[in-house]
Amino acid sequence: MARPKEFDGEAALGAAIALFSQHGFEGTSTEALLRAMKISRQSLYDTFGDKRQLYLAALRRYNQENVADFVRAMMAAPTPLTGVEYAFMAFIAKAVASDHPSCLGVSAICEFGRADAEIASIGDASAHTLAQALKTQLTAARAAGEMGTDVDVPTAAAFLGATLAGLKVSARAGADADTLRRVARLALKSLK
Amino acid sequence: MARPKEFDGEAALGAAIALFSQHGFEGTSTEALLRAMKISRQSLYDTFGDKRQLYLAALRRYNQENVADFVRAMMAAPTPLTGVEYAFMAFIAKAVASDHPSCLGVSAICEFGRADAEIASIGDASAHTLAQALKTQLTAARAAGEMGTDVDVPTAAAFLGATLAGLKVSARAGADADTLRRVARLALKSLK
DNA sequence: TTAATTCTGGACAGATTAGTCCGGAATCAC
DNA sequence: GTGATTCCGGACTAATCTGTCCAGAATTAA
Repeated sequence: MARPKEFDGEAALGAAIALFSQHGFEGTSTEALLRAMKISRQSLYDTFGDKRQLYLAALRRYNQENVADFVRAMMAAPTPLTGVEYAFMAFIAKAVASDHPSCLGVSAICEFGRADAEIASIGDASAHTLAQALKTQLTAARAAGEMGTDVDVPTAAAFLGATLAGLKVSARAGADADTLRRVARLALKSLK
Repeated sequence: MARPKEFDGEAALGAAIALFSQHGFEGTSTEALLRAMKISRQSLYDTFGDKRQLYLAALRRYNQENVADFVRAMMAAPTPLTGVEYAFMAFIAKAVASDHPSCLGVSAICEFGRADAEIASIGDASAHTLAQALKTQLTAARAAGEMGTDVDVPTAAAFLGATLAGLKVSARAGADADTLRRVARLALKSLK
């Protein structure tokens, strides 16, 4: 029949994620994308449609993986509340390992706010998934007696989401690992 | 001698701040700036240099005012720790009053990270000013017995800065005022 | 071999970008 | 009035942007 696709679409998308999260949508040119993704112009348009659709695909995959990583780390710990702490520490370790920490999800929120409905809904979806996982975990933490009964679970979930965003911004601004870890531990103190 | 400047440079800069914080540096065209600032092309280049210098001026003024507002609200309260709470509530009230909440400081961090030294140093300066004010306030809070003696002041200051950033991202993502207030109050709980 | 498909590289168009320049009107001090 | 300066609007350049298109080579199955 025909010649099959040669390049790895997922790897190319990963390169696009890296570029978009460093420079934003408007700050990333198609030319730069072609170089980073190591595909030709035609391949990009054939495979992903256009720059916007590529951005949407990148944002979707990044957000899904990001939330999945967090939840996976959270589940792996021995108790619910230590799971939350583990997840934060794993996130910080990953962020600091990168020489230029950045989050495409936060970048998209900052660049577009709620002005672009499609982009906003992608962010909403992953925020909702994360919030649900956190609420489940916090409910379990309360049942296990790890958490104060005076703490409202939905509020705590929203607080942890905001804390995560705050840590991402701090990391991108140049905060060192120790500071980030201390900040995260102090945040968790409010749940006890 | 000569005809004096007619337009209000500070007001024009305010319009530039609004536009840059909504769309970022790359997402804001000079054409859009001219319309919003209500000045002619020549006036913009004569007065501000170029687009980048205008952005730097906007970022400087925004960050200074932002920190000054926070510190002013913090000082106005009856006790140190309630001052921190007042400052957060005042910030939330202002953010929610805007139909499209945004922070140019956070936007600059997300768009440029530490890739642009001049932009990064502007962010560093205001972060340092805010941190110093917070440390002073928290030290006073500890002395007044409002805060637990086990809380490390520099860590708490970094935590409050990260919380502020997290609230800004949450507000831009569409969080309602009640959620933001509950999150802020929960954050402050960790200091007691 | 042939047909179908994907690849690369480059050319290309049309729009938009940042920044410069000019002409003429307006406003001030002298 | 005169000169100096600032205003505006628009023309303008040169570069860059996104997206389309084409030619030719490569790779697969029938």
